[in-house]
Amino acid sequence: MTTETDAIPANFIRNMIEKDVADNKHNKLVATRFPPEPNGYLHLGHAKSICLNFGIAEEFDGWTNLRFDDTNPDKESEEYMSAIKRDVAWLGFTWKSLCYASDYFDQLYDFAVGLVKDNLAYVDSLSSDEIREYRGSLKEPGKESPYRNRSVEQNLTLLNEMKNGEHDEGEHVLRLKIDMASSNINMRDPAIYRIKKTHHYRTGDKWNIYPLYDYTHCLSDAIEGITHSLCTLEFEDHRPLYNWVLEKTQPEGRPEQTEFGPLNLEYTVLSKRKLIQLVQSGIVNGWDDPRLPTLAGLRRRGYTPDSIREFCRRIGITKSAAVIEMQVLENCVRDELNETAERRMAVLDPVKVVITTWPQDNVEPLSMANHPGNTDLGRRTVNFGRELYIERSDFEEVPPPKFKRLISGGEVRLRSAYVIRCDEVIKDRDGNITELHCSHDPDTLGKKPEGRKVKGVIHWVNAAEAIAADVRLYDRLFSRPDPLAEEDFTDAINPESLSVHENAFVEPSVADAAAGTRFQFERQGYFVVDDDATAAKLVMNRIVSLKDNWSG
RNA sequence: UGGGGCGUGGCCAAGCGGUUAAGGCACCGGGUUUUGAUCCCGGCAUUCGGAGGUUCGAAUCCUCCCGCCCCAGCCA
Repeated sequence: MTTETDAIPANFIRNMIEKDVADNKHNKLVATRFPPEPNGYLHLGHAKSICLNFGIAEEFDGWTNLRFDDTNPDKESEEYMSAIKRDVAWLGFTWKSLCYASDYFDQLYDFAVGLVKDNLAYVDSLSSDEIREYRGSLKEPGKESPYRNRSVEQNLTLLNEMKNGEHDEGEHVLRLKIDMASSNINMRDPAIYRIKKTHHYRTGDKWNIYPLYDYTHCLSDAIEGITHSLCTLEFEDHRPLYNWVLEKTQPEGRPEQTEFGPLNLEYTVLSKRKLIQLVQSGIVNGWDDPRLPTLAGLRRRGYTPDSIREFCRRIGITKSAAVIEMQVLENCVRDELNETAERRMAVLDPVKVVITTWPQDNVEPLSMANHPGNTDLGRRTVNFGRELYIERSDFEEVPPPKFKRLISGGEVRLRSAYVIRCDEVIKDRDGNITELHCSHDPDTLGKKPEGRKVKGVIHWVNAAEAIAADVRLYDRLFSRPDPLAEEDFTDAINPESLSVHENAFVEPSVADAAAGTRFQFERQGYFVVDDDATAAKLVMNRIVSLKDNWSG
């Protein structure tokens, strides 16, 4: 089924691939890869890349590999790797092969030996500080290392010794012999292997040298038969190097790199380094904190995979530095959940209402639709009784203009139930409202009241059967749209990003919903049963509020 | 006069020499509504960073200018 909203909007990469296929390039194959380093959890920025890579391959009947770019054992782990696999699968994509750059270490090494033999690579013994000095600056050319003209034999011997662990970290590095005067700094004899004696989570202690990104990535793409290597803009300057390595090592069938703009979202940060900082400093509660833009966090928050894919569809793919407003994301879940989430009533900040006209032990079962528009979602029964809870904010003694909820002496509709009138406000000695005494109009169930208009409708729960719940409300993690503009971005943390309503009540039908079940609490928003919920205590997260067009 | 990119309404974004310059988000009306939600209907760029030029015709081609982003890890 393809509707207008399912259609993938045009973008320059899709146009390019469409043309490639039409031109019979790569034999009409579209093979992509999503290549994260397992050094953190996936976030919305990765979702954009995942949707692009998997989506475009799917559209042209190609395939996509999930490849772990695991060439830096200092930062990588099994935990991150499994989290990444789970998140990609959760988003709804299926990879053709699960690949690891570390699986190519032997081949990569062989290619390196070949480059040395072709006099296109050499072992440099300058220190890292010296290499930086020799590299020159953005405006000045670099100069050649005194080790640049070692013989092939010497280089071969040294490289072999590096591999065998005969040298310490930092002593040598294998460099490509390109052009120290290049205006592109990436071409000034980039290092492709460094000595590192760290234990690798997959290859263990087998290697004493590890290949670097620029050398590894293009070759991994070529080894896997990738046709279109899509990455973010910051790698644009690396493309000449990507192509150089492939030209020197791959006779044919070379993949091509194309860059697109990374995702930026207001009021949050999308960089693994920053997210790691938030997690490790304890500013948030782990990688799946519902305030985080990580896929694990969004999942726990209650976002659906479809809503995230829809978000990626709506934001598009370009090369401009886009900063997306949060409402775009929020609107995606709302659109979906409005269709799919069953309605329930919940009172977050309760105040007791006593229906003085209702007999003490009278219980009346009321049938309510689970969805206002979709009868397939069925109905449920909620019992009406003498004592109820309503939202404290739904009553005002001194109502603001246009207030259409309950006021002293005024009437309001209890959703799917009766119209009530507030007759008396009971307060404690501090003046806090403790109870509202109301009378109901028995002739208003399922029908409009006679001879007058009641403008407001408010939600309620029956005190006799309400279930207590902790309801967690989330706000944006940062209080400014561009937290990175702050000297220290953590200074921009919103201190009120989480607020918990510990005395909330929900209607009984919510009680046995499994973790992950989503509801719309009428008039409030969409909520999900949190993983912390137990038989003894229900815990719910607000995914997103309802739109509120009331300017009062 | 280091190199590489980008500039279409508040935020995204289609557009690829001839269209009344798509669409979404946001916003502003108005209607329906037992959710101030949803839904519906209407509004929202005489103009595409600026100035010149080419052309019968320019957001689309050329020139210059302006603004913004990225790059000097033995990170990815």
